[in-house]
Amino acid sequence: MHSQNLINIITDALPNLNKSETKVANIILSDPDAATQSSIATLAKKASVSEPSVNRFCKRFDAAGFPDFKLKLAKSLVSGIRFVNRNVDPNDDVASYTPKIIDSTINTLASVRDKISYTRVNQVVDKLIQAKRIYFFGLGASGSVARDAEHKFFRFNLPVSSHDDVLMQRMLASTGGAGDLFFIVSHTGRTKEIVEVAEIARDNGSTVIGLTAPDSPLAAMCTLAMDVDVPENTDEYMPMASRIVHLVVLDVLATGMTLRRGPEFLPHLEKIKSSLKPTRYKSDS
Amino acid sequence: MHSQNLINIITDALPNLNKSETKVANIILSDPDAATQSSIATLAKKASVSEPSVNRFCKRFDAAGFPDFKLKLAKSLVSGIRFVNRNVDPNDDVASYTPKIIDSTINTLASVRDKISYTRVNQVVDKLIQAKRIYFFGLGASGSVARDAEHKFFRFNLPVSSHDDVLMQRMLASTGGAGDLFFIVSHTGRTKEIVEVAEIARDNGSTVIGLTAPDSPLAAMCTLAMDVDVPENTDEYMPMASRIVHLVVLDVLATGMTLRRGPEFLPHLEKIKSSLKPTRYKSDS
DNA sequence: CTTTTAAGTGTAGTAAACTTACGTAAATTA
DNA sequence: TAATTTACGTAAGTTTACTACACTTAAAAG
Repeated sequence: MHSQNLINIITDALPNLNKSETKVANIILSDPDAATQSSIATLAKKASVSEPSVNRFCKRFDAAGFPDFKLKLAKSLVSGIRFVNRNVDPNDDVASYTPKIIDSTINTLASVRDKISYTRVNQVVDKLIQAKRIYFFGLGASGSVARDAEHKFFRFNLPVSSHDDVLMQRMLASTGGAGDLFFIVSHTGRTKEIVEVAEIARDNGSTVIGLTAPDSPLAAMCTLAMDVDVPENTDEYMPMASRIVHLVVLDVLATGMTLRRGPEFLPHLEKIKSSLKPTRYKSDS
Repeated sequence: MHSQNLINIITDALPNLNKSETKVANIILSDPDAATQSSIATLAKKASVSEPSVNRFCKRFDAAGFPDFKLKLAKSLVSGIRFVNRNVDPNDDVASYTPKIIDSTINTLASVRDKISYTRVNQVVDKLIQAKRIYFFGLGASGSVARDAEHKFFRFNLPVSSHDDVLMQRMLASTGGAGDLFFIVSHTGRTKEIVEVAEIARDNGSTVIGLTAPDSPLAAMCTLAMDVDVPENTDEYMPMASRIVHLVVLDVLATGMTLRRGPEFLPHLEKIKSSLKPTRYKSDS
């Protein structure tokens, strides 16, 4: 459970407070920011109560003492601002929409971090480790996610490919079988073509993993659904947060694979890394 | 200007600190949350320095004193941003590496949010608006970023394409001219091929924008460099944070363009959106 | 290489801030 | 109205943070 905003807690408790506590509460609520910066003496004076009254007030609201209370108050002031009004407004200028976009991406990632199922991640890593061959499928914006995944997973010394062409996807899905893993990326999980491809692959005995929305037709069709819940409203007209989330989940899966492979795998990564050196200008640092 | 996250400020300042300040910084960074709850004495003891050293440390970071510093630190800890000091460890299990990866991405985004130049964003949006044609170029992992950008920017009713083939890139760069915009994505900005392509394009009178590292050869070659500073260590063996940052910056630029186009542009976006409807299974909600 | 200057760091003392213990006043209940 | 609880403040005690100064180390100048 998320701890509620301290200011709301105080406001709610207002009717149940006694005289001096009410005075303290009013002063704090009238200017919470000032409260975080004043000493217990100044605050007591402003509220026309004694210092211990302020102290008792703090303890009543589950703080160790006055300094601790100020800390908690300061924290609740920040979180309030951040989450207010994070949608882009037609009148926004650069200085407004830039942080808004980034903040909304950050918030989405934070929510995924708190909701993602570790056991599911583990199960998917298991399947990836067992696979003899991996196909990454996606359409539209998910096509480039699939392509990125190919770039990431080819490093594991496995036959890997990515495809964003429906016909190609159907053909590959129908020729696959045990040992083949079809990793299908789709934000909505409701694109007919891609659900059909998943069905074909599954019917032919391949492993099908879907990086998609929970409870979607695609998720239902998969051997294992790596489902992530991404709030909708951000992607009103263009896919934004969903791609990012998918990419980060793929980072997590790739990391899981790397760790499962163990240290004897690092030289291989080093080899790939150094193979790129001759293509680069030397760094001046 | 967005007020910067205190933890990032400290991390950035780390190399410029003197001995005892470094000690204090390390203790704070190793467990910022604990720091907000300890007294100046406990912190000084933990860092093996004197109390005044801690105090001086606080003042160096624009705090009135230790309590004020703690307040600011506490504020930086909220808003979903968790600080990760450690990289993924070979012994980590799912429950450890999953949040680590996501948190490190979040932190990178937060630092970009605080450092990105709004004027630069505006300038790049200007160029994008003026362009008659846009080419997105990238190699390797940046190839899929370029591809994603194509998907995003085609919505502006502009001739847009993405290319990850060096020869194709060279040819297009040499045939381009005024009105053409080459948008080149490269994390390092030191890949020889891509710098050469930028040079060719510029010499032919095209506009060249680089989404790349500041002070890199590519940035130097551009008409305008949309430079973003992404900490290196995260991308030791695989590109992780950099791609994400590039995608989000492209989101910002696309948003900038959308807003600049004004409300008469929304029907066009709506048209694209509804064109996808017949390809989807109906949502049961 | 020495001298001078500056920067860095710690000690000790002081002031402020916070907490506790206790006593009195107000309010509630019998 | 007396008894009892709750509310509140005073004053003392304790912790915490800051300042002034001294020493130590490093850098710059001679």
